[in-house]
Amino acid sequence: MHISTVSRTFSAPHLVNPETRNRVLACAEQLGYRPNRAARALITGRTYNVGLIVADIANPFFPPLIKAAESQARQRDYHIFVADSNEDAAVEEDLVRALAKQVDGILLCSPRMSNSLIELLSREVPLVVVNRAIAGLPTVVMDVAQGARLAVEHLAGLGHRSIGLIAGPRGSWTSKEIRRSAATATRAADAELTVIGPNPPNEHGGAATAEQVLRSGVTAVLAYNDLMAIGLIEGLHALRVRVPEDISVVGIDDIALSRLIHPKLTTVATPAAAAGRAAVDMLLAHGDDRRTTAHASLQTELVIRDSTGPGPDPHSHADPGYAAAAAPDAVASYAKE
Amino acid sequence: MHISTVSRTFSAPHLVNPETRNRVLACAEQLGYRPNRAARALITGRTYNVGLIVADIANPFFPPLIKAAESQARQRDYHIFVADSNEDAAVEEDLVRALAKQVDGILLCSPRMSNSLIELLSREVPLVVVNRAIAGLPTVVMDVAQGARLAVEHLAGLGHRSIGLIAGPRGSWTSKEIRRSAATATRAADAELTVIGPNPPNEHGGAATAEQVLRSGVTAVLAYNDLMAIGLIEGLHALRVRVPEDISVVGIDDIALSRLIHPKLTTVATPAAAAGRAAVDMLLAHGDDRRTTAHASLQTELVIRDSTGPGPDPHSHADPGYAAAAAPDAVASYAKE
DNA sequence: TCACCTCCTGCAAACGTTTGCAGCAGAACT
DNA sequence: AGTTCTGCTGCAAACGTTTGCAGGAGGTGA
Repeated sequence: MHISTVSRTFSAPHLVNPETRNRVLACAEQLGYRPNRAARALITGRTYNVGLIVADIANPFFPPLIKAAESQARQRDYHIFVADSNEDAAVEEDLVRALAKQVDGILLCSPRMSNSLIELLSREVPLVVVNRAIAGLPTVVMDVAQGARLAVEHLAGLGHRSIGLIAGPRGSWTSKEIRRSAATATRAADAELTVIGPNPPNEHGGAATAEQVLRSGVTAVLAYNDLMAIGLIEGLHALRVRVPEDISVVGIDDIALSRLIHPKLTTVATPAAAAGRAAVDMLLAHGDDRRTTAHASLQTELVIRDSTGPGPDPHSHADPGYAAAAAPDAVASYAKE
Repeated sequence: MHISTVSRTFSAPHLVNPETRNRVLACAEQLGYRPNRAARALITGRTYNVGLIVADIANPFFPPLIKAAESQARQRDYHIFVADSNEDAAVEEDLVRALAKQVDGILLCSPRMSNSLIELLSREVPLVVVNRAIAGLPTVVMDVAQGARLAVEHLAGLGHRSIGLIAGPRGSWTSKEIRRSAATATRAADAELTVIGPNPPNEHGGAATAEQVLRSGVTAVLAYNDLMAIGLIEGLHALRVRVPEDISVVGIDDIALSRLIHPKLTTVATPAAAAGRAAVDMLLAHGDDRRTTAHASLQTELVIRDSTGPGPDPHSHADPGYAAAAAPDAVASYAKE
C-alpha cells in the first residue's frame, strides 16, 4: 500500500478501490492518522482556511458577522481564522501579511488602512473588503447612507431642527458615508447638522462627547454606532440630561445590547450576519479567476424604540432647564413596555 | 547566492555575512518576497500560530480574554487564530483537529467536551485549558468558588434567606463549581438554595428563567454569568418585578455591559484578560518539554453595584406586592453616582 | 488471439523551506 | 611553514503531501 494510495483515499476517494479504501481508512483510524493540511497546502496551493480581520472584536457589531461567516465557511469545509487589529492600521497590515500564505483569502472588515495599501496587499492575497467601497476590489457594504437618511428624516419628523452627528474613527469609510448622507438629509429637511469627532468607536468615545453635545445645543444626535450612542446616553445621564425628553439619540448597528438598556435605543439596523455570509460567498465563489470584482450593498432599516422623542416645542423658547431635571425618567420608559 | 543563504538571512541572520545579508534583503524587498510560513512549519514543526477556541464569541466575556491573549502572543511573534465552537462539543472537537497541525498549541476556553476527550486530544496537540480544572493538563481557572461564596455572603448579609442559582450550560465546569460553592455557602449562612437550570449561557437563557424564579419564591438570585443576569432582570421587569427592591440579582464576569444597564449590576469580577495572558504564557513557556502541567487559579472579586438590596423584612410576612411596584427605582441608582 | 479499454496502483517529482555536513578562505597561533 | 580556528557559504536530504505518467490486471469485442 503506497502513500499515494493513502493520499488518494482522502483527497480523491473515487479513484481508489472501495476495498483498498476501507483498509486504508481502518488503518488510519487505528493509527489516529489525519492528513497534514499544511503539507497539502504546500503543493495544492489551497489551505481551506480564510482569514477574517476585524478592527475590534470587543465591538458587539462584529460577533454576529463572524459567526455567520464561520458557519457559511464551515459548510464548504473551510475554517475561519479571526484576528483583531485593535483599530490600528499598522497591525492590520502585519496581520494580512502574516495570514497571506496560510489562507486562501482574507475578509477585511472595517479596515483602517488606506485604499492604496489595501490595493497593494490585494495583489499578494485575495481580499474581500467589508464596510468600505473600493473600486477595483470585491466589496460588501451596508447602505448606511440610506440608514442615516432615514434616521435624520425620523428626527426631523419629530420636530428636531438642530441635529448632532457623533463621527467615528478617522480612517472609517462608513463614518464618511454617514456624514455625507446626514448632511444632505439635514439640508433637505431644512435643519442644521453639527459634526462632533472623529471619536474612538466605543462606549468611551461616545461618553466623552456628552459635554460637547450639550454645549452645542443640538436636540437630537445620530451616533456612528450603537456603542457610542449608549456611551453618550450614559454621559448625558451623568450630566442630568434626560433621553429622549431633553435630547434624542439614534445609534447605528442594532446590536443586541441596544434592546437591553433603558431607554431602548432607536437605531439603524445593519445586517451584519448577511454581510458575513456574502463576504465568504464572494471570496470562495471565483475560486480561481481572481480578477472578478463583485459589489454588494445591503439594505439597512430604521428601528424606532425609546431613545427618540419629539423635538422642542417650536412656540416656546424656554430654557430646557436641565438643573431641574429630577423626574423619574427611566420609569417612563419601563412603563412603555 | 544559494537558497540556503536566503533562508538563513531570515531565520538565522547572525550566520550570514552582513554584506550578503543586505543584498538578500534588498532583493527580497524588490521582489516582494516573504518566507512561506507553511513550508517553514513543515520542516521545523513550529508554526508560530496558536489556536484559541471559545464557546461563543458573542459572549462579551471572551473578547477581553482574546485581546489579551493576542497582544501577549504578538510580543513573542506568534499569531492567534480564533475560532467559535457555538457551544457545541462536536464542533469543538472538529476545530481542535483542524487546527492541530496548523498551530503550535491550542487554548481551549470554557470547553464543552468531556474531560476524557480533551485528554485524548491533548496527545495530538499541546492544549491549555481555560475555565476548567483537569488534573493532567495545564489549566487556567478563575476562582469562581470564592466569588460565589462572596456573592452568597453578600446576599445573606443583606438578609436574604432564600437564594436562587441560575445554572449555566450542562458541560460547564464553572457552573458545577459555582453550584458546589454556593450550596456550601448558603448552608453556612443558614439559608436555602434553589437551583434553576441548566440554561443556555446568554441573555435569552436568563430571561427565560424569570417566571420560574418568581414562582420559586426566592428573594435573591446568583446567575452563572452577567449576560444571564441581565436577561433575567429584563425578564423580571416584563413581569413587573423590581430589581433590587423585590428581587436582588448578582451576575458573574463583570463584563463592560454590566455597568451600562440600570440598575447597574452587582457581580463577581473575573480577570479575563489576565487569564488570556496566563494561558498564552503557559502554552509557550515549556516550548519543548511537553509534559509539564501548570495550574493557575485567578482571584475573583465581588463588585457591589445597584442590583442587590436588602432582603425582605424578617418581621413582616406580607405579600411582596409586585403589582403595586411603581417606584422610580432607577433614579435611585442615578443619584448614587 | 489480438487489440483496446477501464480500473486501479505505484513511481517519482514537486511544493518552499530548514539544517547537518562539508568545504573554502583567511586569520591566528605554534 | 604547518596547524588550528573562525566565519561564511553551498550541497543535499528532509518535512508530508499531491499528481502526471506509466504500467499491470482483467474484461470486452473483433
